[in-house]
Amino acid sequence: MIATKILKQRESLPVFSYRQEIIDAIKKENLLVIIGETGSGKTTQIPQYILEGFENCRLIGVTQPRRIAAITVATRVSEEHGTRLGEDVGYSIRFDDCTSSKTRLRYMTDGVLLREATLDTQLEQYDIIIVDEAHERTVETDVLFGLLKATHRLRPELKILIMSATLNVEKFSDFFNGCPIFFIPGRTFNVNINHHRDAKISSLKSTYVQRAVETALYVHTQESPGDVLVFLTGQNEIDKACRDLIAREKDLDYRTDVKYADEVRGMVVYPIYSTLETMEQKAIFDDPPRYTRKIVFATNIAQTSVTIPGIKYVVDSGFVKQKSYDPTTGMDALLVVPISQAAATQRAGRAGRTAPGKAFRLYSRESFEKLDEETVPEIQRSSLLSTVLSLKKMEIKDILNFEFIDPPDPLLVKNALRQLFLLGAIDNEGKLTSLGDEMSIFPLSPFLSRALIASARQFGCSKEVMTIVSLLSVEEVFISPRTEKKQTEADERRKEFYHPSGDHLTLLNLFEAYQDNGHSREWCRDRYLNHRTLSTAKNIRDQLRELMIKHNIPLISCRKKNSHNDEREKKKRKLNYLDAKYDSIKILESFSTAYYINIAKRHSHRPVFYHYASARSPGNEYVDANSSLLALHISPVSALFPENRVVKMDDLDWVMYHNMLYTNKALMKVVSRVNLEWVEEKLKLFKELENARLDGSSVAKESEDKIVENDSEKNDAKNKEVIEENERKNQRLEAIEAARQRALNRRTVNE
DNA sequence: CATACGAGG
Repeated sequence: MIATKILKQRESLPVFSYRQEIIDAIKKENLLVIIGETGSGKTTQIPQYILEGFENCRLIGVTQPRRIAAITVATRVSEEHGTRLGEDVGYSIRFDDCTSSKTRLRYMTDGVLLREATLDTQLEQYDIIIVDEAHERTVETDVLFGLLKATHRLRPELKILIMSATLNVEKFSDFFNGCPIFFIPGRTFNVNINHHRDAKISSLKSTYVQRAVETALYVHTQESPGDVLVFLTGQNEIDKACRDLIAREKDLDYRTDVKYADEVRGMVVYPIYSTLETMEQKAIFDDPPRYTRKIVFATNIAQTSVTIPGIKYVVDSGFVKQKSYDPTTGMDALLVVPISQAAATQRAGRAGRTAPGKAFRLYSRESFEKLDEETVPEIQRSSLLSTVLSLKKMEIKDILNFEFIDPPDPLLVKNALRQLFLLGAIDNEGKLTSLGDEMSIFPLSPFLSRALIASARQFGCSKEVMTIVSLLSVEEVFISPRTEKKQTEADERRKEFYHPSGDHLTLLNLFEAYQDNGHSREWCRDRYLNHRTLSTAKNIRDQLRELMIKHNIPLISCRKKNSHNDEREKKKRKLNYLDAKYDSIKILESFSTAYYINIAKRHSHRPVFYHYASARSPGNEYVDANSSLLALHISPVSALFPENRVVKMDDLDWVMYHNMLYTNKALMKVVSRVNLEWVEEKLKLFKELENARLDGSSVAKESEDKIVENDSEKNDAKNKEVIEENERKNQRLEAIEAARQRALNRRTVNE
């Protein structure tokens, strides 16, 4: 009975009528692009057709951009196939490998396949690779494209399928040697799109939240029953929009103001964004109470990752919060930017999943037509440090000429190469060193891999560094509450963990305490620590330990003997956890082997710091501490933040920082003290950069030198601009700060 | 004093 039902469901999918044609096409072609619109069933069905139609196929790999997709699709397909999950059909994601020797169809994240490719570039165990959701253009997908194209030359019998939902299909086919395209129509409903009459997107930036609320209210009062999804950009504005809309509803008289008052008599309003613990609160996914309209304010999470059922109306602000990496400064920026046409289309499509719908765009048709056609692929706005190390590990020598479907700015590649050289992962000819080979074992930022290996091979403290590295691989563990009172309390609780050397040891303290308290959720909540984040860090730590054991990298602790006898010492320092338990110098030295690239010296009489060198900006390396004008401040959550009074500022000279955030000033986020003697030898590498030929290409040297020259001239000019702008910014900030101080002093006198 | 859109190993 069940089997018949499943078969009926499978046969009702749009893709079913193309079953034989698809099988024939795959038999004939080793490179194939399949376009399947949302709801066509391509992800679950096509791999099964292969499973059923290709008897000699050993293993099929299907990549997904998201873990959750790999799990749910594999579960579904194993059900349809009539076997247990992990037998014929399984999935493989980080921390969770649900496959066996019997597995012939393996759903996996694109990241997992990429890591497999670093160990076996030919992907020998697979007969067919399917890259699904290719239109999402993750960094991993883009790298896989280049890799698979190269693999096709050496292993032409490997079948490569690219599956995508985009309409802009020729691009994939062009990239894969003009291979055939197979089109499967989808099953979605018509969405009527309404643009604002004249609003330009540039003028919306300061008003879109308010306009989105008004538009949601308009839909609520004027349109027939059906739920509403509103796209905004971030947590703050979503919370505000929810409050505003609820307030506006209070003024409604349903009898006179609401057109469909017979069926629409109330509303429920929900926010949704990734950090929301209430993601598990199912209400968002449930039907609203009868006669009630559900209105959801969402980030981009609702564009691809989360499907909310019952949506009939979409309100599109036209904006998204997007990370972009600036290769000239080496800093990430998180900015609100206009979306692309492709994204706008995808957002609108969310209104047509179960019935015909309507989309309301807060911007005009003219503005829509001026938007970029496609979103800039992630690979063109990310740091390529890890990617380039992986490619080096796969013995791709000339990375500047690696075949990317959309090549990143050469500056991004060059900067990654420079940093890998400074980390010792490649030599001055761009060749992977044995150190670099070892670094590529770990799924970590190469900076952290470097520190971890130093702690194991040189400093005998890899157990502790492994813990700290895990915590540095996850998002912020400290929660910042919204209310002032709770914020003060959170600040207080954090002090329990502060270590006088800075934040690296603070994180170690914190994790030890988390372990000692049985990973308790309650314990975390009381201390304003993010339990979910700490639990991820624990998983990463376990994985790192496994990898170290597997690759014979020593696991050594620098825990001191008799450390339990130092109660008096602890009291003296007013630190109630673990101080003096470890050889903290060794731990910091391990980190300094990588983070010498990020060291800064304190200003002679103010608590601000200046870069020693900026490896990230070509033409600007090896600058003297006093000649670089950008003032670096210590983050307020840091143990070393002056007002936390863990250390005397006069005792601080040099510090190293894990990362930097630029908002209205430059903030160093995870900071520890460092001795200049530890890193003096390393700093000489900056000089060596000048003569190194890292790009691995020796052809056309002369003309290339010219290009480099021009590049660096351009960069010099740009850097000068940046520095001057920063200087002006700092002067303004200093003036404001002085005024604030004067005002404070006056108030104190008055009181 | 004030990051935090989403995803991944």
